[in-house]
Amino acid sequence: MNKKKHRIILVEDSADLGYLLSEYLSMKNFEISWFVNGISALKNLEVNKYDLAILDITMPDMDGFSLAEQMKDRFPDLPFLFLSARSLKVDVLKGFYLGAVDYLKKPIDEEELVIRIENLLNRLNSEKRVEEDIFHFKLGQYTFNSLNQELVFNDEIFHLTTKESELLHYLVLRQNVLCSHKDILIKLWGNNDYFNKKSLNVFITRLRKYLEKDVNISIDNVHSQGFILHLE
Amino acid sequence: MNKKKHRIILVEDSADLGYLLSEYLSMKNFEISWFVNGISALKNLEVNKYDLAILDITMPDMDGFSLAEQMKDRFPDLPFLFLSARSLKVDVLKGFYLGAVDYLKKPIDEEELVIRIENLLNRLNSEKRVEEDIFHFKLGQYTFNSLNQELVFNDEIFHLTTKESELLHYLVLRQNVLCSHKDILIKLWGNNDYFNKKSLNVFITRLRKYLEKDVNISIDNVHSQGFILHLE
DNA sequence: AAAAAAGATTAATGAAAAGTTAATTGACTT
DNA sequence: AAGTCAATTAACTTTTCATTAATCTTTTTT
Repeated sequence: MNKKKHRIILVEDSADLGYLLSEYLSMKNFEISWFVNGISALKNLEVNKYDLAILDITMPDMDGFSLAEQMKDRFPDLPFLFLSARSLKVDVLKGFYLGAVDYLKKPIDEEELVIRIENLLNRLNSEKRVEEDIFHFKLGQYTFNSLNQELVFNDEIFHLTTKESELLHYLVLRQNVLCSHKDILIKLWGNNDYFNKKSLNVFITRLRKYLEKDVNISIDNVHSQGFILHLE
Repeated sequence: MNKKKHRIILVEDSADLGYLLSEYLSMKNFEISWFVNGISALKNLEVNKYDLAILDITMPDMDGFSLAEQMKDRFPDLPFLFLSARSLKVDVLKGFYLGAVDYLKKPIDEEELVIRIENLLNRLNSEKRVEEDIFHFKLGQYTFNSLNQELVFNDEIFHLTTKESELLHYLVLRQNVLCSHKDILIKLWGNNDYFNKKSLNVFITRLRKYLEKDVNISIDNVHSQGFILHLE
């Protein structure tokens, strides 16, 4: 029983990023069509069906916002997300105002993009709504802003260090899934040796300390394997 | 040599506010015509020329947004700004999205309104285009006019240097969002090197000094990442 | 049940980053 | 040529934070 591939339309004018993303996403078992401008994308949407659109915001001729508007008119059921180098509040707001399901800041982390896409498609299928946008994660009674590196519990605000934030972000994206030492260390430290593993332990302890106020959150160790961020 | 008065059309259904504003603005040497609904305003626009329209958003019959749309169709050169008691982000966005040049929250501070109108008309006359349409900011108890490079606290006025103003402008547009050194330096200094980063630090110190009178404003550092202008 | 391995926790360290004030440079005016 | 003002550089202090170390606890293996 092989699952049907999800079909994604990517509109990105940069050849580098467009090529990179389409390669990576097809490797990750998505069926991906890449267009370099809004006109050709719209034309293609007339004849093909997609599950998700990924739109770059800054493009010549037609920018991602205008494209999204036209898409909304003609293909109201197609969810879309934006890619953008700009993090202006007005841009982000405008994005969500237009009905975007997500807004990712460049540079794009391909692995994170895949996780988000998968979450999104799951969520859209199951109608489950989670409070989540670019930087904001709902973490039990906490909210975690990965961009500002802030973890908030009620009116208490914890300013996380970069490593703390990166680690929490990594775990949150993969909540309730075992994350091996090895993968964490390679992704966040660049290599997987004895001393970095010791360092990781220290950071796990710190995160546990931050998160202890909500008993429904725990970071559990799987002996000689790695860690799981458990929710509920 | 007496300057020609600027003509303003005000559409405001509330008798109190309408009267107050038209009195105050004529006192300030504007020629002002006040209408209590969109229909009569549109009718009048057929026969009279104006430099600026001020539209209330919440009005019976025709709200400010619809009025603005019709005005845009028929008198595309007439700049308009909105007044609104509602400060919902979507409203503000919608306003700018429709092409508004400004968006003022009620209760209206008449003095601020005049400053904004004058700035607007100056700007429109001189064809000077700024990066963003938003150049006048309420910053806690301060107001910041990025065009004039003036930061005002009560009756105290700080004349900012160009760099100070640019930096504050950059941060204000991205308030409560982490701005990386790199992005700031590339945008404002043109390149990202050790010495410019030192320079940035000096400017951050200066801005903090200016802003210290309002405890709800802070420019916070995120170690080895950048700065966040926090409000509230 | 003892030994070994893995993990947890707290504290110490030291290099890099940030903060601050003052001095210097450079462009422009008078 | 002296003066002014803004931006940059310098000199110095303070803070931050990833790492390392030291010690204790839990789990696994023998």
